[in-house]
Amino acid sequence: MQSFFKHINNYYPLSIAAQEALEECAVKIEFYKNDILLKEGNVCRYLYFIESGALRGFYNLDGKEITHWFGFENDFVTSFHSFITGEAAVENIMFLEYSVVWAIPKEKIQDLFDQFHETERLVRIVYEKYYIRLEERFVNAQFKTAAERYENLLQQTPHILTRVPLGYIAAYLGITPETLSRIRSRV
Amino acid sequence: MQSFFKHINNYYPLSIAAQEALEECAVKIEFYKNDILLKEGNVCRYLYFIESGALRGFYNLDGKEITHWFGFENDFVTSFHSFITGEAAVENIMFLEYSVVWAIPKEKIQDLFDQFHETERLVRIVYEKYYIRLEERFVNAQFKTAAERYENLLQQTPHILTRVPLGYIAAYLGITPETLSRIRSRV
DNA sequence: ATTGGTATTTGATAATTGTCAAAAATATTA
DNA sequence: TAATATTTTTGACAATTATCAAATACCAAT
Repeated sequence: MQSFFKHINNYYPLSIAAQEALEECAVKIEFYKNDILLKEGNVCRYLYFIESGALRGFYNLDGKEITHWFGFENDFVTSFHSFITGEAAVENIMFLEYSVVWAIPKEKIQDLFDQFHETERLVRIVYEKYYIRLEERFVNAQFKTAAERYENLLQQTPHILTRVPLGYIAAYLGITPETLSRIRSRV
Repeated sequence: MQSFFKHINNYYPLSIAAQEALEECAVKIEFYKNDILLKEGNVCRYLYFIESGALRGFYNLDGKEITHWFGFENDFVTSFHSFITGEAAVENIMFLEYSVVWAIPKEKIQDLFDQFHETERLVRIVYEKYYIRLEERFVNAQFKTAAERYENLLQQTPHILTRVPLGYIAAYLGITPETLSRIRSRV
């Protein structure tokens, strides 16, 4: 559990009581490469915290898997739309390597919010960070060229390159593997 | 104030006490077309709620104004990155028409959160809705063609088309005005 | 209504990125 | 290690979108 709380304290430090209550709700699970965390069509009822490992979110389009995000250690992940709305997920989540995650059920989170104001504050702050991240990705996607997006990735999140096959990264950047290969060859 | 609370109750209903406290913090301001709500380089210290009217967020790139979002009545708006981090905003916010907005200072919001747990819940829920919206825009920007993005706009937010000049809409869709004009001509 | 300014459309051309096919490189399994 | 499958690269060509320039339409102010 250590890494979990150590990381959480970077967002907003919880009281011992709240930490214990959170610990009660969270279940630690191991996964192996290519294991499925969520399958499209199912409702995502958990918020996950990645203690170690890596995974990707993808959806199917014309028979192709379009990877649109990655998660690594110390990330919170879920199929956000499904988790919030309770509707079926349109995406899949699959592990890229052996990983250890903490799963926290949605109802338990609601209980935590009711019992410990501070846990809701923590989540509010986490949302703020993730919103800013997404905003930046949106601006990149809409207003930058493929080469600029790749450069950005090199600068800001180079660890993605070392741990993820290029094909997934191409989709993540919104380009084809061929185009990514050409961008790389002329740098 | 009515429209404000009526709308807020759609997210999460506040107690009378919390509503009154919120009312204490919020200042109603009128603006006219082309008035500036925020100038790049300044820190955005307010969360705004648009009671009536419309505005746009844009940044300058190579001498051009790139409009990347709009706000209309019943929207919460702010320069999110600046508001959250306290850093200088990279974007401008300008009114598209006569508008009435409520401004809530960031410190007051923090006080509200401390005094009324329910106000922080309200904001947490608002964040969820806005995150989902942004996620959808991101997927559109990255994985859909210009024509598909325009079609999507027609279907989902046609009011934008009737109230905003095409040039701004083109930037919002991530294309040039010429391309938008051609897409429209062949529908 | 007329004038001047701005927004939108249209045309010609260029740049970027995608598609399809095949070769080369890399990883996986027997 | 060899054999097979998968991933990445390379090439030729096509589609999409951008750029630049000019014409037309629209709007606001006189």
